[in-house]
This record gives sequence, structure tokens and C-alpha cells, in this order.
Amino acid sequence: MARILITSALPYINGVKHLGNLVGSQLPADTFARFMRLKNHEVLFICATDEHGTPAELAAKEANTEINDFCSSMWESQKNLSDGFSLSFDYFGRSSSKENHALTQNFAKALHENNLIEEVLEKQIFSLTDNRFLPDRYIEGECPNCGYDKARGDQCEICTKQLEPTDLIEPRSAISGSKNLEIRETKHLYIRQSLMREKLEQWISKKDDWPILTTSIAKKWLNDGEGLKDRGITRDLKWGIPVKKGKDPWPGLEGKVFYVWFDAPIEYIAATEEWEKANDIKPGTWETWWRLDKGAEDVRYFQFMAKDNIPFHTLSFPATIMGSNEPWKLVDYIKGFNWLLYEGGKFSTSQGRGVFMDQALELLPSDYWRWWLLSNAPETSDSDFTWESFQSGVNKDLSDVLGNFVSRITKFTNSKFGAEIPELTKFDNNQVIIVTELSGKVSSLSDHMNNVEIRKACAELRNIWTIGNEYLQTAEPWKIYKENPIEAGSIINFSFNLIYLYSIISEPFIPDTCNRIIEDLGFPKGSAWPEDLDSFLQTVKGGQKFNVPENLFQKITDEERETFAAKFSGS
RNA sequence: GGGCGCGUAGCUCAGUUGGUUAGAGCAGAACGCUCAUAACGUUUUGGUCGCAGGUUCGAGUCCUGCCGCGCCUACCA
Repeated sequence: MARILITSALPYINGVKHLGNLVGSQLPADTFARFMRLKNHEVLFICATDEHGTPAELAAKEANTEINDFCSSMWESQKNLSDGFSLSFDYFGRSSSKENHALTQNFAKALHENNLIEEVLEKQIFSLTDNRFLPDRYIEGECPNCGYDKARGDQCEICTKQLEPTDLIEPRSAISGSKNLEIRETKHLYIRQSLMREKLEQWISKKDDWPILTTSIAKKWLNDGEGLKDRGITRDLKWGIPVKKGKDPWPGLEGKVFYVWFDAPIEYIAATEEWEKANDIKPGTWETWWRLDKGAEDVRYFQFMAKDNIPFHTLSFPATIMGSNEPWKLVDYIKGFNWLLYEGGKFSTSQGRGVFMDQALELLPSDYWRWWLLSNAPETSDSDFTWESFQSGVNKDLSDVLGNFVSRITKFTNSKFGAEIPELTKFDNNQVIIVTELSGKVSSLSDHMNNVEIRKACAELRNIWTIGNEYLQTAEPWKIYKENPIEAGSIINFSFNLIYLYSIISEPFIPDTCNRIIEDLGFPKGSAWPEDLDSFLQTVKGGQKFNVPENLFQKITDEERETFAAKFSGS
């Protein structure tokens, strides 16, 4: 038994997330967490909302609510949606928690004491109309390069030229449109990552088992241009964690807050504290997960995220941890994902293009989405959600292969023997062959999960489901029954045990369905991952009553598919 | 511009340190079964592994060049 710490990238607070966000971090993290729990490891699975920053402030303003209320209600909504998708977080926290305030301020203090914080006086654009400093991308104007009139202060979308806000012709606020802007001096804190370049590079160079995507992004940042650059970790905002040295004020930076990308990863740690308090767990337990001097030596820590988050998790957050010179736990494995596309293009919140988490659950149960998303996870490259692929994946894999297997057995049994599982009277050669075949595949499934290879795991799981149908075809209980009902019953008993096996090993992928099978068929609850199939496949005994379940999965018809496709195509 | 990744059957992809006849799912075809959501099973059609060179006894796999596609390039989070 090992101790496994798992964090999923924090979803940003400003709205409902789409399927791409889901498959890029939370969903595979959940599957991994569930698998590790089945393997009887001690698992702590943490997530939270990422609540700070300009977009949240503006979204709250848009909704005409106080930022606090806005975040609370969005947190509630995101929490409900993660429950809807059966994401098994041990705790779903908030980056605005008081625990995160304290930790973030302490990290800043430690970095400062280690001479890794620099105060930089810089010039920023201030909008008098909006009465706030504007981040570069919130300034619009004409591109000096190509003349596009909605170029942003960081980059022109049309000609892709990198810009400074001051390069723009006729700059205006993207929030109000006001041209009443001025350049003001403002002091900010920078983390001196450049000083930690060697250390980070050494650390990353040892991670040869990480996905190429993850290490190549990290190495690019380490070696690009003059190497790793220092990074501003404060902003001129109201909403956020006030800049302090621990509990003490930070002279010259009054009224400023830490940048979300400084405080968001720290929330992984803070959320663990929140978890401890919320569940009345023995004080100090959170530190056994995060402090090497307090028991975290044996923890293996996995992070899940989409590729946009990789630089922060491979460089900035490790720099914060290493730079603190305190014995915090560093990540052991970073699983990075590419993007999920929607019908060949990007998901778009503003254009309503693609399927969002709330809409998905209104259409179909979560397992349908989970299965397709996991079996098509964008691991090696971007992958594409199409309704055709979704329909085919759900109908073939879930309905025809798994659902129909359960259906044919339960219905046959019910009609011949009644709603009671018959006895296993002999373990014949057919069954021995199946056990051998399954043992290999279940252990391969397990290997794929240990390697965090989600697509391969799904493909293997599907193979395992298929074996059930192959077995029935070979054993032909419907034929045997006519001559020898007892022997047919024995075949049926074994088949029920196959369903039992499936309900356990498929749980990380389609938990709701698996729980339903266990419930309906009266299987023992709380089983661990089967290590010895020979004995495991004799777990379900004869005499057990069961309810014939309705079909586990409804097929998606062509008409439905077309309706869905039209509905979500965007404006 | 630079960096990274990808290019394998009609489609989506897997191919471990180079080693016989290149695999899976879907789609197509034939046959079988009739317990089942017309579901399932078996067999089968289909590939000069992007192109051109090179290394090697042997290259989908390694090297060089080229072509095509995608992603990233630091103030969105």
C-alpha cells in the first residue's frame, strides 16, 4: 500500500467548464484516483476553484454581483457539476480560502528571506474611466504592424505579432472602450526564477518517464532565449490575496494582491488543510501529505492538467517550493493533456460552440460522456469531439458490448431460472481458458493505469468486456439448457461472476453504471481490484437474488445525434 | 523566425530496446448463433507505414534532407 496524492488543475471560477476542460484534468485524475483506491492505496484527491484575477472580477461585474457572492455561487455550481460527473474529490476547495491566504503569504515571505523576490518599479497602463490598472490583453487598439483595429496589448491575433500595450495606435480599454488611459508607475514583486534555472533543469532532466508534452514545454521555457525569466507575482487588483510577508505588511505594496498563478498551485496544499478541517480529521494530517519532515516522504504525488498549465506546474510552482527552502513535497509525475476540439474547431464559450458540463448532463448520463472522453483523451495530440464518434463509441462499446452482455445474461437467467443466480457446479475447460485470458488482460489494464495511459486502458477494458460475449458464444448456455439445466446454470453462474469482475474494474471509468450493476445484481460491495481471478471469479455464489436491470445504456439514435449537433454548433 | 509533436488500412489510433507473413476498434463482405438493446461470435476484404536518400545482414522503428498538418513562444487563466 502506498500513499498517493493526486491534484487536478484548478478550474477557473468565471463560468461553467466545457468537455475539453473536463477531459484535460479533472476526469482523468478522477479515473486515476478511483483506480488507485481500488488497488487499496491510500489516496488523497484534491481539487478547488481558482477564484482570483481580472476575469473573475469582470465576470462578477457583468453579473452585477459582489465578487465574493459571485465566486460562492460559481463554486456551488462547479461543485454540483463535478458531483454530476461523479468526480470523487476528497475535497473541492476554493483558492480564496483563508488557509490559502496564510500559506501564500508565508511562501512569499520565505522566498523573500531567501533573496528570491525582487521589487520592480514598472510602468503599467491605468484606465481612469475604469479606475483600474489594465492587464496587457485588456487593452485594445490598432496593430502597428498590420492595422487590425482590435489588436490586444499582448499580441495581435491577426498577424500574431507580439506587442507591448504602448505599441498600439489609439489604445483603449477593452472593458469600457475608454481612451482615457495613462501610464503609471507601480511597484511589483518578481520571483527570481532565473536564479533557479539550473536547479529546475536538473530536477526536470531526471523525469524521463513524464509525457513528452510535459518535459518538452518545460525545457523550452528553460532554454528559450536567455533562459528562464523572472516572473511578476503581484497585480494591481482588489480581489485576491493581499501582498504580505507572512502576517506582516509589505511596505510599498499596500493594496496589491498576489497574481493568481502564484496562489493557485499553493491552493493544492491549502485545500488539503481545508479538507482536514472540514472533515474533523486529526490536526496536522494535512502536513503528512505535504511536508517531507512530517511524513510525506512516502507520498507519490501526481498532477493532471491541460498543456496551458504545464509551465506553471513544471517551473513556477516548483520554483516557489524549492525557493522556500522548506521541506515541501514536490510533484513526482505530471500528466499533461492536449486540447479537445469540437467538430474540428475550438470550443468557444463566447460563441456557445461545443458542449459544456451542465448541458452534457442534461442530455445524457455522465458515464456516456466519461467513457467517450476517456477513451478519446487527447494524450498524444489534440483529439476531436464529433457527434458521430460519440454516438459510435457509446453505442458500440457501452450498449452493444457491455450493456448487451449484462442484458443477455440477466434476461436469459430470469426466464429460465427466475431472478436468482444458479449454482456453479463445475469449472470446465472453457472457463479455465477464459480465466487465463482475462488474467493477462486485467493485468495489462492495470499496467496501463499505473502508467497513466488512459486511452490504452480504455481499449484494454473494452477487450475485456468483449471476452464475456465470446465466452457465451462458446459456452452456449441456451443450447445446453435444453439437455442439462444444471450445467447451463453453472455457465450462467460464471457469467454473473464475469459481470461482477466488470463492475469492479470498470468503476474508475463508468462508476455510476458499475454501482448500479452491483446494486441490482446484489453483488458484494467494496471489493478491491482482483489480483487472483481464479478465486475472484467464484465470488458470486448460487442462490443470490437479483433484479433484472433495465438496459444499462440507451443508444443514441441518428435523429438525436443530428439534433444535438445542430444545437451546439454555436452562433 | 525558433522550438516541439504528428503523418501507419476508407475513418480513429496502437506498434515496446531495429528482428520473420505490420496490429486493434469502427466502417465493408460472408458465414454462424438466436440468450440479448437486429444485439453477439467466427472468418474475411483493405496498408510500396508522407516523400527521397543513408546506416545495417535486416528500418514503420535509427540518421539527413524535403513536403504536409497541428501546437507552443512567457501579462488569459
